[in-house]
Amino acid sequence: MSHVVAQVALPVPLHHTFSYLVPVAMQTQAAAGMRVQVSLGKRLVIGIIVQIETKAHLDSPLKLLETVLDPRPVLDTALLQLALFARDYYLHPLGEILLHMLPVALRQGAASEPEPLLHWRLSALGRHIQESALKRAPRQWAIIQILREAPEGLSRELAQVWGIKLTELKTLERRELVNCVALAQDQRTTTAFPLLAEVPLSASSEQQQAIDRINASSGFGCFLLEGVTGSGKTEVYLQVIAQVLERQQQALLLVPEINLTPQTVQRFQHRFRCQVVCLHSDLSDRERLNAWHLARNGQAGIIIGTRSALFTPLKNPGILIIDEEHDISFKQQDGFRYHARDLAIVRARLHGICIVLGSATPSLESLHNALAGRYHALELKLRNNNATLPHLYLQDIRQHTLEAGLSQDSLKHLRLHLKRGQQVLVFINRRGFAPVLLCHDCNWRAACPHCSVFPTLHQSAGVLLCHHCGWKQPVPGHCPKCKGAHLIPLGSGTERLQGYLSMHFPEYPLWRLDRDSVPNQKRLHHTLQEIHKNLPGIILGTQMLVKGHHFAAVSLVIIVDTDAGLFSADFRGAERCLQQVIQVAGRAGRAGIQGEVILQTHDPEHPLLEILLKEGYHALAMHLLTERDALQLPPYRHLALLHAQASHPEWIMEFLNSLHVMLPQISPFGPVTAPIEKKAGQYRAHLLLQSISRKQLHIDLQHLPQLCKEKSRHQIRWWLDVDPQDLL
DNA sequence: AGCACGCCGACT
DNA sequence: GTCGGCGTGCTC
Repeated sequence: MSHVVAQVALPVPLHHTFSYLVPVAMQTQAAAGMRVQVSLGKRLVIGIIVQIETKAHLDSPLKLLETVLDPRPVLDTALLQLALFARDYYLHPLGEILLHMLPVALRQGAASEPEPLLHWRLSALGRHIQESALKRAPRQWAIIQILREAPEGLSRELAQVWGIKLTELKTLERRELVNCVALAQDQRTTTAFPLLAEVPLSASSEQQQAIDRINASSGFGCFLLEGVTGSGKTEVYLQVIAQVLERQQQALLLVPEINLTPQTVQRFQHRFRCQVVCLHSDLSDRERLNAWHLARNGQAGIIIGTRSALFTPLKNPGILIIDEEHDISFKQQDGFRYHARDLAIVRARLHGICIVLGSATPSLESLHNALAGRYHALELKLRNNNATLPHLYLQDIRQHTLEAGLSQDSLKHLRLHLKRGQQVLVFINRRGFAPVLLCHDCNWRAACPHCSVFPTLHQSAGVLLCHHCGWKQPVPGHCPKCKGAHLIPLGSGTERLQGYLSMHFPEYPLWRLDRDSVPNQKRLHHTLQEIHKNLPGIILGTQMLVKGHHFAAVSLVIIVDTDAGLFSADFRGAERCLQQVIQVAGRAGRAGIQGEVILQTHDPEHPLLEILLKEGYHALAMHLLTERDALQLPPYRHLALLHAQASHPEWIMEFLNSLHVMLPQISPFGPVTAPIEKKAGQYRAHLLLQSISRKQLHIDLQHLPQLCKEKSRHQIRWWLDVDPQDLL
């Protein structure tokens, strides 16, 4: 007598699976990758079968599976394998990973097969029946007349449009006046021939070389496509995807959240006669599920989405593309802290297909992998349409009077470009009016009561707002400490610059783009439409405008506070800052205008700025790599960060210290308080774990969740971040 | 994560 | 005498 046992992963933060007995009636159906409903404690939960095994003996009595929810697995072998990899790599509970991979509707138990399309059409009887026979049923007669106009029949949705209720159709069905036919969901791939809906742009020789090399690869391969802004990376993607679609395969394209604009999607839709499915953050659960069906059943040829779209099932995977691969939005910053780019590479390997990582400013990790020969390097050095790269100028602002953060020189150039009828982009990575409110008399500074940071002054809203926890307070009229009336805003953000610039250039429009002035997607599109009329004016904003947007009429970019990022506490600060400079600069001079970029800085002799200006990003990246090597930092060291937070700082230090002494191999430094020591009332600290060998790091990390569980007491919350994006 | 059990302070 | 606070422990 043997037992069939299912290993089920459940959405609980536990690092093991649960065993349930498979009832005989379900034994032919149940398989790995299917959702099941089981009882856990006192509640019913949905989990995923990870494995089915046959056991001769049971060590302990097991509960039975309640229901198998799927006729076929919702997670195919490759996605299951990917989840197992992610579990071991990120040390995150498997159940949470697996359920994270499914659209919300499926997590909550929605049907995993699209409902067959039900059509109601007239039967022979219904076609010929006379009004007189339905004298006492005028409603039925009315419906029959509607159906006579629709020989194809009516779907449920169409019937609704006509104001026909389902029960009314059922009544007619009982009277055999109409038939209900189930049309199978269209299983054809919707790729039509000829495939191309427009003539591709003619590829430059650089582009053609990249396209050819990618197309020539078979099986798994990873390409790093390093192309300066405006060099036509998207055209390379399009032409490579054409080949994939020709083979009846699908392409999955991941982009940073902010890049997923209708224009991006349209570019793909216009090129091919195939269904393009788009997964962005403000889809409803229903729409998400629909996209999931289209991808899984092979109807969608191209799937474009942000981070989580990585887990979209593909019937015939052909290629994965990660656009702007350096972008940090690919790393999930809470819960299951995966990096979509890194997992995409694993997924491509599992499918045996190729993956392209594209960027104008590749991450040091990817460049390192390319140098080591693990990735194939492809380069696009020339801009399209003979456009030249913008000139970058450093502007020494030492001893210059700044007004709202701008130097007189910047102002002069600004005026010049506006007079020429061009647009100017002013970039400042700080929203609000001023980052600090200071008492001129006694040096008191407004502080957030829950966090160890200064709240930002938002003058038009009349509040001090903490950007870390959302705390706000009306701006005080005088200093609460000395009662002095001289409260002065220190430094400047977008709001202050807006006031200043609109005062100086009242005759030109000023478009401000930051989280406070652009409350929603609709408003953003409206503002962008105004900008794209290409009339002279000033575009002012934060990193919101760095990515994805093309501003054809911009001829001058002013970066107000270049230094802020350069001297950030984090080891990736410089890399990020300089990537941002390149990305912002890339907005200028696209339409045959020579673009100019002014970098305001207090440190014009900064060696990194010098390299960037003289030799460009690639050379800079090479320099940063040697620095990282010398400082024993990624990608030459592998890092993980153990975070802890609690309402009492002693608790977390004691907790982290006890782990520090237990992990001599990978924990050289001991715990440190986080740079923002207190956030939303919780004290935060972390322990840096590192090793020169990825393998060694992971061997030691495997025990960590168990150890943490044993050592954590009180209200200590802890989590592990493998390959952290920042050490803050 | 839920959801129980369990042992101490202010209420009908 | 109970209602309910959230500290601790378990879930196949």
